[in-house]
Amino acid sequence: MNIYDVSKKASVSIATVSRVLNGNPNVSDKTRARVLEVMENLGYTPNVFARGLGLNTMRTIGIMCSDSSDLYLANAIYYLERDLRLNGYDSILCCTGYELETKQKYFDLLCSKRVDAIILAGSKFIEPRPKDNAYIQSAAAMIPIMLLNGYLEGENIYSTICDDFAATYHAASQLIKSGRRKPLYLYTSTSYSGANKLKGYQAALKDGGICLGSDYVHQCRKDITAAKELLLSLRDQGLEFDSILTSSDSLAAGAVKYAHTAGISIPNELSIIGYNNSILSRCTDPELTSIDSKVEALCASTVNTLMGVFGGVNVPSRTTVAADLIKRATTNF
Amino acid sequence: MNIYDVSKKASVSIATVSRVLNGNPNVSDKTRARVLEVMENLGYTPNVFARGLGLNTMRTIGIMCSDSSDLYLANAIYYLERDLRLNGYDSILCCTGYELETKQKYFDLLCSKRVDAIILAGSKFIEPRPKDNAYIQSAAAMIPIMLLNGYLEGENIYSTICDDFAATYHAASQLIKSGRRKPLYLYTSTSYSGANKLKGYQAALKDGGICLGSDYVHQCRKDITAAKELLLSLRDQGLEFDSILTSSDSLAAGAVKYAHTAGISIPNELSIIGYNNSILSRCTDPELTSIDSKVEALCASTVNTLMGVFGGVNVPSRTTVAADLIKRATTNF
DNA sequence: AGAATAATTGTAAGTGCTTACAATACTGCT
DNA sequence: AGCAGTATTGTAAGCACTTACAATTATTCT
Repeated sequence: MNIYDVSKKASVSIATVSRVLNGNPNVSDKTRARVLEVMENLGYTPNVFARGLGLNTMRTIGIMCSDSSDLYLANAIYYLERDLRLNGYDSILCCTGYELETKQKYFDLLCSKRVDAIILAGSKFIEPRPKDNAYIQSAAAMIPIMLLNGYLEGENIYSTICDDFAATYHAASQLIKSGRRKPLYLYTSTSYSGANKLKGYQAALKDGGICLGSDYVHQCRKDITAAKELLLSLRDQGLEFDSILTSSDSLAAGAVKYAHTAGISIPNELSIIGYNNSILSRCTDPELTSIDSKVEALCASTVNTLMGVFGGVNVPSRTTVAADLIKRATTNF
Repeated sequence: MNIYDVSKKASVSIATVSRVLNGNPNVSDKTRARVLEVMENLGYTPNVFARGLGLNTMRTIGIMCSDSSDLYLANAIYYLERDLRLNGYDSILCCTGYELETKQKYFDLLCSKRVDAIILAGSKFIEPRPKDNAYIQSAAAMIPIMLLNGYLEGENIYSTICDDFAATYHAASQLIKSGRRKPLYLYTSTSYSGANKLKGYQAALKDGGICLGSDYVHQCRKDITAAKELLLSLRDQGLEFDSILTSSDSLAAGAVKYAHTAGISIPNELSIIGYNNSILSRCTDPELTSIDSKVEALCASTVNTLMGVFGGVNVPSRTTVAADLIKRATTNF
C-alpha cells in the first residue's frame, strides 16, 4: 500500500497525492476531497522512511536526560513529550547516566538518527571544562540544541533556565525576615543551576547582614537518609543552625527526618525549605515549604523556542522562567 | 556524504559498502578493513531513512505509558530504555493519558512510524470491554505487542506480569499472622493488576479465617491527601480497623498522615503496607513497609522476551515475576 | 593445466516519497 | 473567438540505501 495505490484509485498523479499529504495549497478542493476519501477507504499511512528520505526530517526530537526516574526529570520528560506532540513532533528518549563518554555516545547516536533537534534536559550535561562541551557545540552546526536548565554559549544553542538565583535568594531572605539567623545550605550538584542556587543563598545572607562560616554550606548525595545522617553528624559536631535551605526535596525530606530523630520541632526550632515542589513535599510531616521550579513552564518555553527556531523566527538564545515559593508547614512565614 | 562517496574512495561498489554496513559475511577481510577505514576517515554515518526504506525497520521500539511522571512508570521507562538500548534498539516514548481515544490515536501513530514493536507499560491499557482492546489485537498482526503488567489474550501479544495476587496475599497474611484482625484495603485502579491485588487480599482474609464486610475495601484516588481524608471520614463513620493494605505507596503515605492527624501510633495501633517500594516509602515517618513489585526485573524480562520474539525463538506468551515484601517501620513483623 | 566449485564483487532494480519544471486546464478580458 | 494570466495537475529525477542475481576472481581437485 503506497502512494501509487492511492493515486490510481483517485485517478490522479502521485504528485497530487503527495501534495495532499503535505498540505500544499495548490490542489483544488474537489481533488483534495477525493484523495482524502480514497486514503481513508484504503487505510493508507505514508511510509515515514520514504518521507524522511525526501524531506530529510522525521519530525522527531531527541530528548536526553541523565536519569528518567529522577522525579524532576520524569516530570520534564512528560511535559516535553506532550508539548512536542502537540506541535506534531515525536520524541525519542535517551537516558545517558552521568558519564561524559556515554553522554557523547548517545548524543552521536541521536544525531545519526537524524533527529531535528536535541533537548538536553537537566543541568547535568554541561561540563566544567569547556573542551568537554565541544561535541555539543559542533553538533549545533547541524541541528538546534536546546538546554533545559543549563547554559552554554554558542550559535544555534538555546537555553531555558529557571531563575534559581532569585529563587534561593528569595527563600533565604524569607527565612531571615522570619527571624532565622543561622540558615544552613544543603546541595547536591555543582552544575550551572546548582551554582546559581548557592549564589542566591549567599547573596541573601550578605544582604541580610548575616555572616556565617563555610561550614554552613554542605554538599550531600541526593538521598533522604544521606541528608539525615549528615545533619545528625553536623549537630554532633556542635554546629548550630535554625533553618535549612536545600537544593532538592529529597534533601529537605532528609532534614525533616533529622528533626524527628533529634526531637527538634518544625518549624518552631527549625525551618526547612525544599526545592522542586515534588510529590515528596506533600509526603513529609509537616509538609514541606518548597520552591516550585516551574517545570511545566520551563518545558513549554523550551518547545516554544524550538518551534520558533524551526519557523525561522528570531528567538532569544536564553529564556528565564521565574520560580515560586510554595509555603507549607515547615516554615513559620 | 553517502554510500557512493565511500564506495569511490574505497574503490569498491556500493553493494560492498552496504554489505560492510550490515555485517554481511560475504566480504573479504581486506576489503572490509579498507571500507571501514574509509568510513572512519570520512566520518560517514549511514542515513537512517534510506536504511529504513530498504530494511523496513528502524530498530526502534515504541513505548506507551499513561503518564511518565508517575513514579512507577518513570522507573519502568528508565529500565526499558536502558535494556532496549543495550540490545541496539532505540525507544520512542508516548505518554497517552487515560482516555481510550487518545491511546488509540497514539497507538496508530506509533504503528505508522514503523516501530518494530510496541510496549504498553502499565496496566492502564487493557480496557474492561473486549472490543475496546481490538485495536491492540489487530496491530499484533503487524508487530509484536508487549504488555508490562497487563494481560490480553492474542497471537503475537506477550505479557510480563508481577504476581500481584501472591504479593498482597502474602502481605495480608503477614498482617493477620502478626495479630491484626481488621485489615482495611485501599486501592485506586480496577485494572488487571489492580484486580489481582484485591483478590490476593481477599483470599488471605478467607484463608486466615477473617470475615469482614465490604466496607473494609475502598477505592481512592492515588493521592496522599485524598487517602488521608478518606480514612478520617471512615473513622468518623465508626469503622474500626487495625491495619491498612494499599495498592500504592501514595495511598500508604496518606495512611501515615491520617495516623499522625488522628494521633494513632504506628505500628502499635495501626500497621500500614504500601506497594511499589518507591521513594515515598523512605520518605514517610515511620518508613513504609512496602511491596517491591520488581520493576527492573519486569522490564528486563519484557525486553528479553521481545528479543526472543525478534530472534524467532519460541517464547512464552506470559511471564510472571515474583514480588518482594520489604519490611520497614510501619508494621510490627 | 583445466574444470569444477566456492568466494567475492558488481550491476541494476527496487523501496515510497518529494519537488522542480513542464504541461494542461481554467479564468476573465478584449 | 483568442489571448494572457493563473490555477491545477503530471512527469520524471532525485533521496540513500538494500539485495537478488549476474559476473568475476580465487581456490581446490584431478
